[in-house]
Amino acid sequence: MTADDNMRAEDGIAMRPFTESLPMALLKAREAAMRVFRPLLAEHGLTEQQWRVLRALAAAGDGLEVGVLAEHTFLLSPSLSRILVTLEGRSLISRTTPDHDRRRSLISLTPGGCQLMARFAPRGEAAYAEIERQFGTARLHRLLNELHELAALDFIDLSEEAG
Amino acid sequence: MTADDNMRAEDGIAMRPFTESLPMALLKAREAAMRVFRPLLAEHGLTEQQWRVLRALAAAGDGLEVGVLAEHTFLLSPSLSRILVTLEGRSLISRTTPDHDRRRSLISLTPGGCQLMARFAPRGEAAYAEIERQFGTARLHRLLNELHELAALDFIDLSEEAG
DNA sequence: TATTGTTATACTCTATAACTATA
DNA sequence: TATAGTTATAGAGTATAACAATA
Repeated sequence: MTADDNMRAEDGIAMRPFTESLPMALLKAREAAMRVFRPLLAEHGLTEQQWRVLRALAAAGDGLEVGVLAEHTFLLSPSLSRILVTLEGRSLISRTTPDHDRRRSLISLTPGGCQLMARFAPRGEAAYAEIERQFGTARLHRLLNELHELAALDFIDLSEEAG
Repeated sequence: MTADDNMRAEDGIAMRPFTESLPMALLKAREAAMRVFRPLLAEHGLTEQQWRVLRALAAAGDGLEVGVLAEHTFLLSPSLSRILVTLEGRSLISRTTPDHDRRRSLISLTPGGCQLMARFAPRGEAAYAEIERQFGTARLHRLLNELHELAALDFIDLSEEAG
């Protein structure tokens, strides 16, 4: 008889409660925050990922290279490539190829893309105002700061081959 | 000439910087945390969503109804249904139908599922230990608490039809 | 009739590899 | 040869609606 023959979940596994799991807490908080923004995205027929691309471009002001855009939005290049095709088809973004390196591609918002973002901005800010009203402005800023610092940590590799 | 004819992102859109966006900060922090766990999932050939299901079941101890499981894991029922088929095929979960209401279905970890979770647990805890070492134990607990409170807020509906 | 869960369908994203074109 | 980005392909999740079984 091996060790696990009669294992039952009720016997307890040495693991913290589900709700105290950091990834779950982050996901849950994100779902709560996104519930405020998702209806706005739906109105514009944009997915979360498409929105992240437009949002990154709006924040950058100047155009961004595809690789940089991928890093900023946490999208893989193949996903980003197709999203760019979609957004270009909707005339929300445009591409230019710098002369000094014709492999690269600079992505920018078109006037239409800017207009969409500008039209979104007031209600996006209203959503933030509501979050700040309920959660507290200073408290939200402290939370954002903690999240940035957590994200900046460089965790060791715990995978099999790494021991 | 309409207002947006010459809109350019460089002119600035009244919107907070991308990195100060709450959903992005939460996503970024989650990506950082998941970088620790993802290699462990890959070893077991599990997706994040499949893992959330197993994790919720392990934490629950007792079996969970499909609807409750969907809420706990932030999965829609059609997604969860297919995931359950997959996990059942791998003999990691099993179903029982309570006699008092034969529409319902109780999902539990099988011994094999328990074994997988138990085998994962030590390194999962090691990953947490590393996060706590770098970020601080008390600080992490404060962060988790803030995330729970943020998630518990009930934000107003800012969509078009709601005004 | 309402509820629990599954199935159907179309779309999107993920992930890895192979590829094109520049450098 | 190496790099930037795209295309190919397979798989998985998302989202809405329709459905079957049961209450």
